[in-house]
Amino acid sequence: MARTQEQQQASTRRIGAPDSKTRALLVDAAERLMLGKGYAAVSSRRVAGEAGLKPQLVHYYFRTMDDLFLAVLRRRAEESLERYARALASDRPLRALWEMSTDPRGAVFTMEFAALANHRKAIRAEIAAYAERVRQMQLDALARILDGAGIPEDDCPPVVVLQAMTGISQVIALEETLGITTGHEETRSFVERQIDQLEDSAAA
Amino acid sequence: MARTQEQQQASTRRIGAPDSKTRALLVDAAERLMLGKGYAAVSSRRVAGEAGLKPQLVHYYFRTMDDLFLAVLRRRAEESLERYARALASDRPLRALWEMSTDPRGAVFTMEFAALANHRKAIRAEIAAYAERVRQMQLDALARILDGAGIPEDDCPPVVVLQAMTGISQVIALEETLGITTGHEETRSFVERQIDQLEDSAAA
DNA sequence: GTCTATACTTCGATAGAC
DNA sequence: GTCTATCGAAGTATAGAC
Repeated sequence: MARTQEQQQASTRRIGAPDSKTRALLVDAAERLMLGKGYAAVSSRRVAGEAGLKPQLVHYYFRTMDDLFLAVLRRRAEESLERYARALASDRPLRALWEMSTDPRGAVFTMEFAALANHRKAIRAEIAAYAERVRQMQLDALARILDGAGIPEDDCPPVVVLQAMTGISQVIALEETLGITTGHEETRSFVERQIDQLEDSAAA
Repeated sequence: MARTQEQQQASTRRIGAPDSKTRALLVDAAERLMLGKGYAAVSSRRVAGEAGLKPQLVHYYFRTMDDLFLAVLRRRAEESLERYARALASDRPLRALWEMSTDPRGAVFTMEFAALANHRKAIRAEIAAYAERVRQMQLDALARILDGAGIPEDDCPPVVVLQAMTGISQVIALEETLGITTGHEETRSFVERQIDQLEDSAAA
């Protein structure tokens, strides 16, 4: 990878409009590549090829490749936040949350961005900020749900329940994409039974 | 990344001895780079630089870069299996298992290899095989422990407990390397309390 | 059994014409 | 807003000298 690691300011080069249609095409293409071939496959030439455009356009809309990654991340983060909000506002919020977090596509993204974040400061900061927002939103909802179901907080803290759900679903989703399957069926149905029990009792 | 995606056989090129000291140096260097800078930083030139050797040597010892990744993976997998075996044979097996799986270094490796595996068939197969071995080993031990503690299997299946422990620890470790911290303290101490309770009662 | 010389591809990024 | 032309660095991989 021949990519500049530390990027500073001060280039005078022109940059394309943020609401350009072409720009959106490039972000789409980058997202597809990332999902299908991994972040290392996201080069200016390949992105352009995938979008049916010339490679130099990538650098017209994004000063560096990191800027492109950030654009993909931000768009997905916005979408995700909205979807989580909708899920948590539904009449079976836990079930909806569980189903969203066991989606393998989401796991692939999480992993690619996590790997990227591991050695790219700007991306790490953005991911951390977004993750904390999601967590806080989930935590608020979960605390209400557990409280409504009459589950005592110090017996079973919402944050622990949340982290357990998140952890289990992430690992299942990740392992599934890697072809590891042992125990998934049992764990899935066990968790779903707990969730349904809780949400049935909450309905009463 | 200009790396050949699908690698076939049939090159007649000679390859260095598997027990060569130089070869081990290269694997060391690749491992360090992977941990510190991510898998995308593992190029023949950089590995060689890190090891203080010429880039061409990488291709003398490893036909392709994937072969180098596989060498790193195999070595680490062997080490890990041994460490897990020792942990599970100790007098506080659950505690030891938990501590091993919350190690952030392990999480970084898992993530890097998972991201790699996502679009490299050979690596995916190797990881899946290794993961299933680890899981089976852990499962055997855990089943014995839960049984010894008098916990009924259909109430709380060992495989579910294992997946919960794995998931929670992985997510904590991963998030910690990304700078996300919300809820970790509580979850950690909650899980550790459960483990200690269980292992105290097993001691009796 | 070990390393050097070398070929060729792809990378990110910029300047400037249209 | 887009494209042509182009740099220099870094990428994988092979053939052949020692």
